[in-house]
Amino acid sequence: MSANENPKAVAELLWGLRKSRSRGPRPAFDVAQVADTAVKVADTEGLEVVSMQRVAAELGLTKMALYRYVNGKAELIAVMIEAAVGTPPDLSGVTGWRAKLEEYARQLSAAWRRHPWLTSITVGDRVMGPRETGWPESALSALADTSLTERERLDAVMLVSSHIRATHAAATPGTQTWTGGSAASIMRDLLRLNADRFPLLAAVEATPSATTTQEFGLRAILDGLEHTISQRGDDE
Amino acid sequence: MSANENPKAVAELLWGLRKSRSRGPRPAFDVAQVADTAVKVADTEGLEVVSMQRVAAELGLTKMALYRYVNGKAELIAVMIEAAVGTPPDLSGVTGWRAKLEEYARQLSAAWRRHPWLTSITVGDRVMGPRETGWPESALSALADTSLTERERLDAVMLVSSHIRATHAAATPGTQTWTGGSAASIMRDLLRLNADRFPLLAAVEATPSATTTQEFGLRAILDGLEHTISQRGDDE
DNA sequence: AATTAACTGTATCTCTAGGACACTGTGTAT
DNA sequence: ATACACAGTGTCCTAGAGATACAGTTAATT
Repeated sequence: MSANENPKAVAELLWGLRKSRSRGPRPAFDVAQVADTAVKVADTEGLEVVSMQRVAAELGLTKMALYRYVNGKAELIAVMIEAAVGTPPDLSGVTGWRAKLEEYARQLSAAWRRHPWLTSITVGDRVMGPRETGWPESALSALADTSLTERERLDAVMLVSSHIRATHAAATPGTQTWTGGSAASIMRDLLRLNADRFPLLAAVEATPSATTTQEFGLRAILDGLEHTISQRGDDE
Repeated sequence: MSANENPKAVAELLWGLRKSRSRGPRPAFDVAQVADTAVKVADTEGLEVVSMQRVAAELGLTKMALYRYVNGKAELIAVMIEAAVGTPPDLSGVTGWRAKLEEYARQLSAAWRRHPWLTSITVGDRVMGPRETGWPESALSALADTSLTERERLDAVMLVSSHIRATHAAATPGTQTWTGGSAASIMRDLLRLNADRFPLLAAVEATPSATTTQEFGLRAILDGLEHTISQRGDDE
């Protein structure tokens, strides 16, 4: 019975469709302040410590008072995401779809970097808020003048976004296999011990890391898109 | 104090380094059976219902008896993953790095499809088991004869794997934004209502979906890799 | 102004899930 | 034969999500 998952209610909250109060006393805070507080806790102490109790205490409220602002943990998480993603980038100043997408990737990467915990909760069947929705909209604008179909543009946007997200998750200690965390060094040891079974992986792990993973992948993706786009442009 | 996160202990369990019993009565099951049971529960009723209690009951044990097999929830999850990923593909029968990677992607995609819940737990600082480790090893073998550096090969493998994972998450109801779940239809409605703020997204959403997302992205990635590889091969 | 209805915040209780610990019974090595 | 190691049980504790009833507050209605 945990995590009140009502997407309709979440949507109403995120998109500002909640009916406004008329009669009673005015609340001490608003949802935005609640969200910011929760984000601050997640940033400084990690997402695990974000509980109704904890966020309420941070605001000087009891746990149940927090339920006046968000209907449950799921809604709290939703407004946290919406607060943390930040405003989507304006790419109108950049020329060329490739440069635009690169700038988009840079900005998206910065957002993930600011709030590493985002990677672990922006998963699952989910309603996005208006700010978050602005991100793919922005990325689509980068491809507006290309020969790709609408569907392909969205696919391309998801491709780039997923890559940034994935490389970010992989680079964040406490997020994905090898690289930062305590599990990473254990994995390295295991590979060294089992180099006979996993020769290729063991060899790579022995190599000094270059941290160009994100650039390499982005370049490959953009090269691939360019291939399709230019080909498409040719046979017109 | 929940979720006993001890990566060293998890590694020992996954890689078969647990000291074997000498004297007492023999256990009714082994870890593999526990893992399979938990996987079955996750497959049929979802990951949410996988609890120590539930898995124990499924085996005809009390909750605490289960702790004789796995030291905690974290270890249970770890062995579930190792059981669910299946055996890594053997690509030696396929010729050409591109065809090999395509086959790898197909197999990986099938694994994600078999156990949709995998996407939501294979996140975070994590120790992989030997079977799971076999997957990137297999993918690396596909690129062994190319002109890429070792590091680039790993980057390429992660790029492909992340893409398959991401498209899979997006296509699974109960996993990621738009497409399957109940949140998806709400998002569509919101976009229709706010078509003025998000014209590009609204336009795409109005378009009939093609479900070629995964192929499109994979092709772009492979095209991009091919570009780098052939370029590299040329100036030798 | 008085009244009333709506609303904020509190206190208390319940439920679920993970996990600690002590204990019973059993079987194998010495 | 016996002692030790280990499987499984029962009981207790903790944390977190959430329901509900209530007290206090304030703005709209009369």
